[in-house]
Amino acid sequence: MATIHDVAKEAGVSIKTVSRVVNQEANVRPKTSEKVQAAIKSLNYVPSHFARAMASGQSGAIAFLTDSVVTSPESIDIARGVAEAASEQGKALFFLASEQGKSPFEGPNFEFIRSAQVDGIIFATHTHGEIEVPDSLLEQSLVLVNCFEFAGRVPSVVPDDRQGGFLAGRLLIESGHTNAAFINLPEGAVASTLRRQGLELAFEKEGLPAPTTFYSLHEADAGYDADLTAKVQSILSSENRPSALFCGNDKTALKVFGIIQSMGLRVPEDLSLIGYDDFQVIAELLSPSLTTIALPYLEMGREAFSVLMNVIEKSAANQVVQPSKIQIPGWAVRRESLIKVHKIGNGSTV
Amino acid sequence: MATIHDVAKEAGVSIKTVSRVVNQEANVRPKTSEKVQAAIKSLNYVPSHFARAMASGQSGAIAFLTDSVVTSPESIDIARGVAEAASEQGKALFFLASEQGKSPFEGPNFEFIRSAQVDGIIFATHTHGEIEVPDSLLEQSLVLVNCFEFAGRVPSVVPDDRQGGFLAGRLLIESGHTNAAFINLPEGAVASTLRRQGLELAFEKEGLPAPTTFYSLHEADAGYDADLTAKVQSILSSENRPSALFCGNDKTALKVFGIIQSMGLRVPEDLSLIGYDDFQVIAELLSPSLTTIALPYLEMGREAFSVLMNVIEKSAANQVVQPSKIQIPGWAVRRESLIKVHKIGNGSTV
DNA sequence: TTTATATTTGACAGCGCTGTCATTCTAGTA
DNA sequence: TACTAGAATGACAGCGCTGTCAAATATAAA
Repeated sequence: MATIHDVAKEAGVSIKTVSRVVNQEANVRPKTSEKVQAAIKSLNYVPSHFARAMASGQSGAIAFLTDSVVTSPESIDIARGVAEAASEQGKALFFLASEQGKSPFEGPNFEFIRSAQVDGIIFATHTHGEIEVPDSLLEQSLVLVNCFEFAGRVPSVVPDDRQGGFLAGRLLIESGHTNAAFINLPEGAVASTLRRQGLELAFEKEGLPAPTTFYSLHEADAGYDADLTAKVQSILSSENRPSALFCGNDKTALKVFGIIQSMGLRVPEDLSLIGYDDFQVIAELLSPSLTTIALPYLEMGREAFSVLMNVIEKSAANQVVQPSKIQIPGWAVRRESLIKVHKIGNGSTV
Repeated sequence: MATIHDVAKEAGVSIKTVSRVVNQEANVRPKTSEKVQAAIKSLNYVPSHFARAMASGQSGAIAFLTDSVVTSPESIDIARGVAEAASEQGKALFFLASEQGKSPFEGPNFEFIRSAQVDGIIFATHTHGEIEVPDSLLEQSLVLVNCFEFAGRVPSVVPDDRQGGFLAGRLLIESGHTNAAFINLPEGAVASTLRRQGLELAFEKEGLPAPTTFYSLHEADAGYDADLTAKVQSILSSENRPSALFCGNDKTALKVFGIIQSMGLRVPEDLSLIGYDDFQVIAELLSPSLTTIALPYLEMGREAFSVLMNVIEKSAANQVVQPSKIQIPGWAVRRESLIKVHKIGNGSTV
């Protein structure tokens, strides 16, 4: 590996001049710069990240920390967004997962962040919700993704679940499904509350009564399957059967789809189905393909990176950062599982 | 941030002694060690990764490079396996994805690997197959995962797809499905050939004629949907309709499931279905849940890491590494989509 | 006790770069 | 031509650690 000294010798200049050229600093004569560039090329020189980090005190790396596995299928795109943005900026990225059941802000993995002296940390959770950030972390440059701190001391980037719920509501209304049911995520979850609020707002704005909301259990809970089956069956065998089912996420929708099928009903002919997340593997491969609300994970990742860069810059300049909670809107993805209802004589089935 | 000097002063020893304690070197008196440990604790000292890397010439980091996105859903577990193993060994991990359509071994991301002077590289592909490794990389410590080099100059870790196909064959045979069809991955793919061979071997061993194999198009190809639908329909409407369908992967199985449904057939009552990959989101959420062959991604990741550590060690000691191709076996996961066929009077439906 | 040997500790250079500040060069002005 | 401000370049310290080797100290043997 060629070092800065080799390049300096080859170009007949001092190492400082090489450093200037590499870092595109001002006050280097074009001719000198050319000589150096040539030497760099001929020696195939790449500056050492570590030496730079040491000398400058900036590691040039940021850490991406998650609360569960490195990248759960649901949140891959957050990681991708961060990774893409980081790569464009020439920043290195450490991916770290905290151990199951433990605080993400301690343990060997977190020690590693400290030893690597990363310039900043992006922390993403699996589920949209509130978290607690230990005081000791407040000194670090930190941005939260898909989660937020109640005290609001840390900037965060979250999906706009209320807007997403509203979008789902619009989708239902526009297709004539004024009689729909909502099988929501477990009660208490942040996303659960917000999506319901958005959905209800859409109906309210049209002067329509809100769809009835049912809450599912958490997937990992005992009796999840049985409970969900019972709920769907009771909804669909009621005399005033809804013409559409809106599910709290795509995984639930896939499960519900199976239950619907086993009852001998067809989607979308007998019943329209909407999911939430736009979890591609499910939404695109299901037959019929699933209409759903896309979660802006990629955008959230990119935004988080950009916020973090801002925080790092500000704190390097010793300025105070005004923590913000940025909500990123999602969007509706129409697919085959939702059709117009032909009750009112407007018989098109789009 | 406390440095080694602070600790040395606090403990009243030289920095070298602190270094010895931190690195658990021999020849430190227990009493001295205790003093140092106490100082480390009281100052909350964590050694700087960068300084260590510079001084020792070992970065303590390895790079995980993939040919597509950082982590496609299919191969997350490879990354997880590597990450877990690395974390246990206190190694840092850089995750890098190469740009679409370009060689993974050049471009800015790869430059980064050079500048970070990683100790080794793990390269994983999306699809099991053969790749070309540029000569320039042969000097690096490199391990391939889910792919291999024809020349065999680089150690690799791959799934044992033939064994997996065999497992699927056994599953079919044991459940009495001697008349089955195989909707394989696109022709030419390594996994495609191996899985078919394994499947046929299982039947051959029992003196049974091999299932007929149909090849799907690649998912991204134009006409994928139509082609798959036509194939499944022709298979299922033939007079000698198979009692089971084995699909080249779980995503295909999900798609095929939809086609089966639309033909008015039920799984598993009318037709058993087997997938491949154990792609949890699909396999567990589908109703009925999908019987499938699990791909040992996690294990492959862990194994790759361990092989890489070995390679690094050997090459540091200037020993020659004998490149190996390690095949990791998968396993069958029985779920609801496969039932015993009750032709021979053995009417159990397990 | 003295001497030889093993164990423990420390001084110091140096990893490859950046930051600071001094020095040299260039061009413009009197 | 002489002088000066400003641009261009370089010398050198130091980032926090490890490795080498020398020094100090403890332990065993005589």
